[in-house]
Parts: sequence; C-alpha cells; structure tokens
Amino acid sequence: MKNSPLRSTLQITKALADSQRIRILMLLEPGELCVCQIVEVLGLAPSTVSKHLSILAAADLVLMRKQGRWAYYRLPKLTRKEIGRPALDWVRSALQEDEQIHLDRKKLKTVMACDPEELCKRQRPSSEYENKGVSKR
Amino acid sequence: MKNSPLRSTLQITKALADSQRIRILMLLEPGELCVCQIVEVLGLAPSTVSKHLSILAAADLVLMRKQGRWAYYRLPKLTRKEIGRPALDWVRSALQEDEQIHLDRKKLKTVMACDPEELCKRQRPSSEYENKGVSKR
DNA sequence: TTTTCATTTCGTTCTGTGGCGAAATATAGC
DNA sequence: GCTATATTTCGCCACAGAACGAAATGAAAA
Repeated sequence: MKNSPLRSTLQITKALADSQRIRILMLLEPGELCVCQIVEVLGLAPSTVSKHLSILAAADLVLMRKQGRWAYYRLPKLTRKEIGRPALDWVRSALQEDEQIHLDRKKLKTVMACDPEELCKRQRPSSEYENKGVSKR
Repeated sequence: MKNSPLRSTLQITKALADSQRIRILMLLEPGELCVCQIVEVLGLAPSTVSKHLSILAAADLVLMRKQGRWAYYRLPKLTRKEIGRPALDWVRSALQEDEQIHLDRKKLKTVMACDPEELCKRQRPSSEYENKGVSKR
C-alpha cells in the first residue's frame, strides 16, 4: 500500500506546507519560469530552489520541461491524479490578497524584464552582485 | 502582518501535513468525539492527541466544546475564515477510498459502542490493559 | 574533445516538530 | 475544603526537513 490515497494526499499537503513552495506556485501562475528566475525572486540558493521544485514535482503540483541546460517549470493544466488540482485552486484563492505574494509578483516583473542569461551571470559565485538582498521568508 | 493570508494558509496546510491529524479529521466526519475516543482509535498518548487537536483548532479546522471534564471536538459547519472549508472538502474527497481511514472508521464503531467512562478507565496508567495494541501509524 | 555553465545531487548543519511521561489545570463529586 | 480524573502544558529526546556550499551531471559552445 505504498501509494494509498492518504499517502498521496499527505505528499500534497506536505508540499504545500512551506512558504517558499507556496511562493513558487504563485509565481508560476502566469506561466512557466526557469529555475534562475525563481532563484532571483526568492533570494535562495539554486540548490535549495531545485529541491523545492523537486518536492512540488513529486506531488504533481508542477511540471518540468527541459530545454538544453535550462529547466522550465509550470503549473499543470490537468494533473493525471486529479486530486492535486483542487488543492492548487484553493491555495490560489486563499492567497488572492497576500502582501508577500504581491511583492513577489512585482519582483517577478523586473526579473522577467531581464534576460535569463544575465540573471544566471549575476548569480554565479564569481559575480560581485552576490545575491543582493531579497526579502527572505 | 502577523495574520497575512499566506500565514493563515500555511497554518492550514501545516495542520493538514500530518497523517495523524488527517486521521483525526476523518474520524470527526460523522460527528463530535471526545479526546479519549480519538486516543483509543489512534493508539497515541493523550498528550500527543491533545497537541494534534490544538494544532487543528488553531487552524480553525476543528471546534471544541467543553462539558465538565470532557472535551468534545467536531468539524466546523462553517468556519469564520471560510478558507479552511474547501481544504477540508478536498481532503475528505481525496481520502474517500483510503484503507487506513476505513480501518479507523471501523475501529471507531467498536469504540463508540463503549462507554467513554470505560475507555478512560482503560487508558489510565494504572490499568492492566495498558494500551492494548491499536493500529499505530 | 575540452570548456562552460544551468541545474541537480550530496553532505552537513541547524531548526522544527512528533512522540512520550510527568506535572499542572480544571471540574465533578464527596 | 479534599479527592479523583479528563485534558492540557511542559520538558525532553529523536527524527524530519530546510538551508547552504561543494561536487556531480549533462547539454551547449568552443
């Protein structure tokens, strides 16, 4: 009984039980993003964001598309196991008016205005920008 | 911004991100139960169950009614912050066919057939029954 | 083939949370 | 008042999980 409904449900609720992952889901609302863009908005290490994304993907809450060295994540239009969809809908509506989420969306706009190549360059360890402060938590 | 939507949402998702608490919510589906009845089904220490219930209550996912020394918990018909309700509905429908949940319901029937006074007597540290095996997990 | 580099995996640290038993709380009954 | 007792709070331990940097992966560019 490895994949009982309880297990899948818990996988989803656990995936949703972290503020960074909720922020990621809301960021993906308008459309797909690559990892470096999410990194830029959240202000977390790429490895950390990658882990969050893998947890969301394991719960079928996001889908991934690889293109060359770049990985693009997006919300699923329809999940195979449909149970995740209502959860996403609920989260979205619950956070309609959240301040942090709005700040993230705003930040995303400036990030989207920038070439991802440029973002990644800035995020390299050698860069002098070195992760200029982003609202943590 | 102590009570932002994100915060309330996270409080709910965190409350839902534990199998014992999910089991408790499903146990409460038919109607209110007192703590000792839940203890009997889950097979956990009363203090542990109490903690779980307080987490659920803080997230507005259960309501409490005190009657003498006894505390009765139930699902809310309508939550003040309505945001919790769809989450509960989602969990219920997702777990419609879960084996563990069905086992719990079955066990609950035998527990309900017993006087709560008797349950508590059995659960006392002095009792020789000493938590006769109940499906853990 | 070699280098570059976006992303992931791994190893470590630190915080958060579930579990228990013991003590505290609060209520019923004497 | 005192005792009994259902539940909660507290203190502790063990484990899960979030964060980082370093190393690994794998695809593009040179």
